[in-house]
Amino acid sequence: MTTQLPKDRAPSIRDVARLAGVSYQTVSRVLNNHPSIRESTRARVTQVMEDIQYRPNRAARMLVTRHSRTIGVLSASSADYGPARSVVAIEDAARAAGYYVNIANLPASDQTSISEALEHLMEQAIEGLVVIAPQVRVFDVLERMSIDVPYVSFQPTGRFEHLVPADQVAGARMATRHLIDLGHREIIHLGGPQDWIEAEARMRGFLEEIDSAELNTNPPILGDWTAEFGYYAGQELLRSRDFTAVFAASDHMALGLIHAFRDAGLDIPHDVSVVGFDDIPDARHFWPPLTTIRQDFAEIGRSAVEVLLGKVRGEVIAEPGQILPELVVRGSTGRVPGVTATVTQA
Amino acid sequence: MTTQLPKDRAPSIRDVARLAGVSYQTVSRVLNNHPSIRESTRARVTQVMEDIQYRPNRAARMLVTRHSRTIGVLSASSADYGPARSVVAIEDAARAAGYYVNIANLPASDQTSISEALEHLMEQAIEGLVVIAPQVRVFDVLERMSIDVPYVSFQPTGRFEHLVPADQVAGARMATRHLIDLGHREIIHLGGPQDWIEAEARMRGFLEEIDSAELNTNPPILGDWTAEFGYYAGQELLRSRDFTAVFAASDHMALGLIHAFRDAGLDIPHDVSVVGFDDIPDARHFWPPLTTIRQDFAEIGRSAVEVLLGKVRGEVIAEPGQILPELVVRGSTGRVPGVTATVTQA
DNA sequence: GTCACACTTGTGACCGTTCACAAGTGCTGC
DNA sequence: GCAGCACTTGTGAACGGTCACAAGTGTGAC
Repeated sequence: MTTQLPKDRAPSIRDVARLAGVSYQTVSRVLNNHPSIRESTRARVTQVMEDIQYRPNRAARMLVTRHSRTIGVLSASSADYGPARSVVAIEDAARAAGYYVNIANLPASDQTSISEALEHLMEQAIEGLVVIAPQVRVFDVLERMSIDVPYVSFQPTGRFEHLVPADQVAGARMATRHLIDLGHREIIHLGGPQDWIEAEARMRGFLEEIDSAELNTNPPILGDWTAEFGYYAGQELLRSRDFTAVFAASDHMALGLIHAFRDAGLDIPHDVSVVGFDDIPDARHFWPPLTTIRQDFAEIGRSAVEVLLGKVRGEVIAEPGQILPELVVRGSTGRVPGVTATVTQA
Repeated sequence: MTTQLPKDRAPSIRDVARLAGVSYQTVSRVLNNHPSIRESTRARVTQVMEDIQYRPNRAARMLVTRHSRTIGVLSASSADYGPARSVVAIEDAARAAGYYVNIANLPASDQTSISEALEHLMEQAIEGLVVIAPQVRVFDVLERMSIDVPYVSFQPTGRFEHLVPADQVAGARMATRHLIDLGHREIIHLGGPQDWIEAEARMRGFLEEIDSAELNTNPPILGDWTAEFGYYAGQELLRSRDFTAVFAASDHMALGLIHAFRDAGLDIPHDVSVVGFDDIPDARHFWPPLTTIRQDFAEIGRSAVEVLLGKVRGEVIAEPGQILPELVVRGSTGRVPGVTATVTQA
């Protein structure tokens, strides 16, 4: 056979067709697993494809089908453990479902950054969007840019019916309840950044639980998730307030807090109890090992993809149940001296 | 004007042309910033594009130009701080350069996982590849699949001329030197997974420095980067060996080690000194604050993109200088009791 | 034998963009 | 007045797939 392959471009279905002695449409059918193809034909075509290392051209396919099989992820702080872990899970789940993932990070939370990132994703013709940086402003921009791809987020807001995988409020209530059960009465909340929906939810959970226990409500401090801020906040707290326990909205902030408290000569948990949130892998090796609320970030990511792809395909699926976080009691919390209380074990 | 837009498909360059009263080619020229376009024409076309929210179809463009403007990232452990931070930097840098990024995570390090991940990326028609999971096996698979896109990795290997951003060997030597300067003579290295090139480089640096100081060489322990393993290794070490210092190949492992040592009643750094590697943001808030080797993961990611895009564009650029890590001395290292030594300050 | 029908295969058009080439303008210089 | 040229614009074909439709097989029923 003198038929040979073009050397200046990748082989196409027409090349495969020629070598296999069939029409290009037959090759297309093999590619798409069309049912009515003679087994021998399929085998021959498949063989040729392997021989010449044929790879379908996604651009061509995309052009005609108008499906990119790509989902976008809009993410902030994705170097942090939680978001990073979720992103990995999203990629794995999407890949398993035959979808590609494109990520845009938010370098800042101003509207320009957000719309640039979204524009970048839209250029990719994404079919769905996971908002993993649930900043309130993102949704405004989404609406203003009249972006009409289906999307899911990690927290419910009044206006959006989109996904609610992890019940942040419940987690925050567990953490707070745990401290109350240990006899603490003056509890401070060190919250996350104000514009994060998750931060808001955790704060709300805290306030609800304090309320229902009819305790004194101390005004929360709003931080930025980092250990650095936790350290700073710890120093400030010691200067100005009376308290016996702190519920931090992230493990990192809890770590910084403990550092500040220890620098001031306080013993954890004897003098102050600290609860974190997330249960990052390091948390159990902190000193003292950190009591915290465990979130299954991987499961959250998987769930997000599942719901999103359902929407993309136009399926009517039941909203998934909320993923309940879990209280993990370790060494950073203890009873208030002189108070006998019932400790809730996880 | 009765010309109206099709409602079942997105507006195309021809729609824009019709509304602006020019040919589709003129619109294309506006899109590609062709120099010879009358300013008034350009303005008119641009206006129409905005009015009807025109977005170029990347698939069509890709099909004809044969450029995807997409780079791939093959990544392992990308929920860890270091890789995650680098990935974020890669995305930002690529986006700034007008490139899209596609990531494939390696769920495991067997050949099947690797080739599946690579296949996924190749389907996307990536123009370049960043290997952020520098496992030795990856390169074998790359060769065997006859993948001919340019790629960069984070570590040099004998066979590949590709990128060397961070000098892991030098970093490891600094860490080891620091311990030697403090008077330690029996130093153990807790290394990373054997098949990671980075782990190998850090171990090599350790051994070189021990050698040049003519100290007793203790066989390294090979772990998996995690705090969990560090904790386990710490327990094992205490059972079987004599040493006064440990150099761990990751901050996480260092954290676990310290936990194990403290559980055994040892004081850090009085009884044992520990050095980590990476300087994750939490490290300065560990107890004691961790002496470690700082790597600029963001810079490494940016540098990787810069070099890669240079290769993609066929430019002959000078190999970038190695990014030198930096010793950060904190509380987890101290002098060996009874020995007066010179402490190297960062 | 032939008709219906399922199974299998082939042909032309199209998706939205860029490329190669051609052609229309208007200005300058002689 | 017209050749020459730069500047600006337009026309046809292609990229590599899929879709809609048509047409060629072989089998069984009558």
